[in-house]
Amino acid sequence: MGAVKSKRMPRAERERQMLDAAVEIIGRHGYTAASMDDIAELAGVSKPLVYLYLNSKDDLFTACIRREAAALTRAVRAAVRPDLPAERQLWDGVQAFFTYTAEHPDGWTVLHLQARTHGPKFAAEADAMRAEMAAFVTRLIASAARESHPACDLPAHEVAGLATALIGSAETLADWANTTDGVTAAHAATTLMNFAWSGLGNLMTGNHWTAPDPA
Amino acid sequence: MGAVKSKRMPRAERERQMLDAAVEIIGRHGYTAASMDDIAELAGVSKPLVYLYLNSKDDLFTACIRREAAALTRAVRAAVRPDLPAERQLWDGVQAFFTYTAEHPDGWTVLHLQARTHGPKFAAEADAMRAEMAAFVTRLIASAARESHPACDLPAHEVAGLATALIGSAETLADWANTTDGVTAAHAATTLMNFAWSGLGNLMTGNHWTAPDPA
Amino acid sequence: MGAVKSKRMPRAERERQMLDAAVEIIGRHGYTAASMDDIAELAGVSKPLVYLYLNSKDDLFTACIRREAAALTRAVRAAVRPDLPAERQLWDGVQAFFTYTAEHPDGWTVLHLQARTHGPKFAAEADAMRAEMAAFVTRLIASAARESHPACDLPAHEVAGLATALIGSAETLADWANTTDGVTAAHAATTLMNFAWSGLGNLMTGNHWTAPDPA
Amino acid sequence: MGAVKSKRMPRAERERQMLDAAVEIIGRHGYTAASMDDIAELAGVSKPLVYLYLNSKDDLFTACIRREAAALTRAVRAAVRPDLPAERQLWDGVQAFFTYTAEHPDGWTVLHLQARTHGPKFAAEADAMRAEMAAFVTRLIASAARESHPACDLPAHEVAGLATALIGSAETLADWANTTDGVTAAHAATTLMNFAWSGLGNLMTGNHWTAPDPA
DNA sequence: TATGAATGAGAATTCATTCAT
DNA sequence: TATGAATGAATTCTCATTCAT
Repeated sequence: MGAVKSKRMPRAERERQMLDAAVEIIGRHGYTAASMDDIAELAGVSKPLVYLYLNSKDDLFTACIRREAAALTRAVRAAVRPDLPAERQLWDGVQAFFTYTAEHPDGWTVLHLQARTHGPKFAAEADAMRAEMAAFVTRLIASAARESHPACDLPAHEVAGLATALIGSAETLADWANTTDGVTAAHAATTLMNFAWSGLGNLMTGNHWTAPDPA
Repeated sequence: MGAVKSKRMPRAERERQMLDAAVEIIGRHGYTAASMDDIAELAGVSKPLVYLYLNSKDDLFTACIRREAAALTRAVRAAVRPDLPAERQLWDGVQAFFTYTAEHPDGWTVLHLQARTHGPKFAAEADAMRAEMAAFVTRLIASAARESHPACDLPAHEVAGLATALIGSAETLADWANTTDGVTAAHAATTLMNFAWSGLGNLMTGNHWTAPDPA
Repeated sequence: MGAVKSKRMPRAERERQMLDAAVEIIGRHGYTAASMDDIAELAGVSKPLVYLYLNSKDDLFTACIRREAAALTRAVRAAVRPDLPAERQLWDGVQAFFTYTAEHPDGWTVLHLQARTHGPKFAAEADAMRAEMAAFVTRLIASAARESHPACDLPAHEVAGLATALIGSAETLADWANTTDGVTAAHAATTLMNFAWSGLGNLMTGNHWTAPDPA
Repeated sequence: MGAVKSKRMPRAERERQMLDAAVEIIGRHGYTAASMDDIAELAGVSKPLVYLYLNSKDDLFTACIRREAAALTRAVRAAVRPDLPAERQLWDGVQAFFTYTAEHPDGWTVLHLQARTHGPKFAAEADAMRAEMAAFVTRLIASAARESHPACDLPAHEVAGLATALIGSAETLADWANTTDGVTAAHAATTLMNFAWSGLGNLMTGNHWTAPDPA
């Protein structure tokens, strides 16, 4: 997996190799267990060069998070056609999400776990992406509600909670698919839609769940 | 928050203080950023005593995970009365879950984030708890299905996926409640039931979600 | 091997147990690798008691060296009858020496190796014993010379060198016997006499070895 | 004695400096009393560099033992001309041995004492050298026997014992020469030949020592 | 652009030793 | 006599980071 050693290549490409190496090592061993030595070696360059380009371990990690977040976001966005119905948009986005996370397990680990466990600075980077995902889902829920039940209005803060819940399911199912034999991205995607969509449908019709009698 | 410094106490009590300190520091700063010095200081003892009682940083972390997992599990179990209907059991359990995680944010972080990001050994400890939660939810879904729609049968592996999705929602909502002003445990609990229960209800009636026409 | 745990015994006996344990552990693992914890545990007492009786690790080691040196010296002395001829005295002493070292390998290691490798303080303790052995051998050589070749006079410093050489052989042969299968104490004793005695005989007759022509 | 502090030198040279420092410190203070800090300081470098090059305290020690063993072996071998008579070969080798040990007392201590008192791993390293010395001496004894008394045959295991005894004398005399004022390498060498050679001569003529009447 | 040489700062861990009972 | 509780002081080792070329 280590890049073939070849001297003198353009900066952009070298940087990509370094980030590749960093994502792989951080994803597999964790941020703190990942040493700059290991990363430099896997990237096929000397450590000073890593510092020359990426500046510090923190910056390197930040760059990893940003790159992986951007790539995941891009993949999802590319799959969604805003002119289609909300349900369809969600389905397409969800499929793209699970496909991407299955194909980039180290990147997913970096985003989902590593970025969130090593201090607020990195967590904030990852949260930016989650916020974008949440905004996307929120928009869809709202628009689905408008489409199908113009009368109903779900209060904004409630929609935020639902979006959070849906994203939480998605994240956990992505881990589940990545670590459970026989569970594919398609599988995870269907499970998520099954789990989430009809519940959401009910809510949009004003059909809230009510707590059972506390007797 | 550090224990009042008072010398010479029985081992069991000292050990508890140490675990308290460790959970707090690890929860706030992360496992690797937490130094044994900091933990010992917060516990009000010298480092050698920590080693004498807990043996190593790894063992200390493991002990934290186990203790917190046991406490959370216990809280949920204590809230659930197995003779009540499934929906009610779920509701009670969910409430207990969010209440506990809100009251023990450091412990929750240790379980939910730290334990999963520092190697398989610790992840396995946390997974044991997740498996128990999943089993609980799985049982409830199955029993709810039996209660209300004896005719329907959801295949086991599908139920497993749904349980995973539900737990994922719960975990994420717990984080959300802990980090978002104005969101209470009760709030999170209601959101989760809203989100999950009616969807589950549909599935139990055999009413699966179907993918929109791919055209 | 550890002493049976029984409370409240006379000081002398307890001390013996502690020294037994210390010799065993130090002999097998080396002085620095031997921890006071291990020694106390093997002796079946608590660490503070070891300190109460033996004062410090240094003092404990010193006590071990002295005890083992005294025991070895005593064994050799007991085997020698000063009224017999020198050759016979040497032979009896050598046999006793190899028998004792074979039966007390840990004690022998403490004396021969450990005492000499952890600073001058301990080395001096062991040297006292070597000096005594050397004096014994020196006396024998001188008396043998007198017995058989009254005319000859070996200068004192030369005798000292020969005694050192003989003792060096003996020490090394003791290690060799202790670590080589099939080599007994009797074997080692015979080898030593074979090696040393006839050479000494020659010297006593004034028959010195002379360097070959350096051509 | 510490190297003049001059930065930036090739790795091989730095490594040599480190080994020099390590041999000196370990030889004088013992393996366990020698701290990596001390060694690094004497070598004129920072501790991390010692670890970078030599890997661990254990490996550093092993490297010391090997280097010193090789140097001593080389010195002896260089002094011996295999085409000369056995006695002459032994005499030359013995002289070289005592000369070398006198000129490198720390190295000799490392080999003779330290290597043998800190666990089997290091002892095995030193034993390799002793085995080589023993083989050399064994060969010489056998060849001397053949040269002068073709009729006699000393059994192999007996020769091994004699070689061990001779080497033991040599080692002890080396210590003696290093620690006794007025005793030179030449002195020690002559003493050893005096002590050993005529005894060996007797044995080769079949003239074994026999135990005195046990009466 | 690229690297071999080098380090400051701090981490976990251990150990001989003592106190209070 | 005997011990459970506790610690000061090291020690090995690692790592992010920089210098000189």
